[in-house]
Amino acid sequence: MLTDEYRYKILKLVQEKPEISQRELAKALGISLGKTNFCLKGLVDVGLLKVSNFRNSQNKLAYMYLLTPKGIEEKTGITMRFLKYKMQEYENLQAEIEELRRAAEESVEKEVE
Amino acid sequence: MLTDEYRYKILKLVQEKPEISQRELAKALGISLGKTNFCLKGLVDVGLLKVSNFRNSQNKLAYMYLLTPKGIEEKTGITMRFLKYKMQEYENLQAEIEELRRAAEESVEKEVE
DNA sequence: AAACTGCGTTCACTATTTGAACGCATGATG
DNA sequence: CATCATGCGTTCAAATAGTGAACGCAGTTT
Repeated sequence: MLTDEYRYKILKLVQEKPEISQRELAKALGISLGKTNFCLKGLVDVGLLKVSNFRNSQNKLAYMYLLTPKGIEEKTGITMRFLKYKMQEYENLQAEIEELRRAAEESVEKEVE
Repeated sequence: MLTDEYRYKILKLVQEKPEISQRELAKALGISLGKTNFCLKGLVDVGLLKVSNFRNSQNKLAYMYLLTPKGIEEKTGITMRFLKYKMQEYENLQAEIEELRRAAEESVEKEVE
């Protein structure tokens, strides 16, 4: 599944290092090579990334992923959306931790009895 | 998969309402009936819950899930473990949001150019 | 020329989750 | 009494998601 999380992270990593390999990307993302390939392809399909070739330091032909103009433009929106999502998650977590704290205290109190 | 998250949540919900049905539980947990059944069975298997019968208001035979002494005892530990996990998650999220904020600002700045 | 390296790609396999369908027990209805 | 309706736990085929070994290719090294 290609979620905003991976859209954001891949665009970010690719922007920082266009000559990154799928294996490096997979490691950085903490997901498998197969899923990385799938997500990357998804971003190319919707026109946010394009694949290009270049010669690396050893004059070896290699791939390079580049953000398209659309990719550059939409990255902000994706980032904002992901940020919003994360902040909501954060808020929920805060409430949950508060509740867990109460639950934990209660349990300990009962043990003392 | 039976994680601390569901161990904690199920023990909590069952303690609050032992006569809860698996369908109610599933809805409260936000997961499917099948998974709920699987998790519940897991808790019974390891001896944290036991199944009992009772007569409900319409004198209808129904199930009731009860925490065993072991369940009561271990619930605190599970809660603590889950709390610790959640707090770590919270911290990570905080860092991630901070980074997203920087990334978002940067994007917006570039748009202004 | 043969072996080696590192790349993207593929896909059979495993893991996880879902929810429709079933059998059973009870209450309600004719 | 017989039938239907309701609600329960249980099951499991199907859907969905994710993995990583294996492959073909291209360039480099021996």
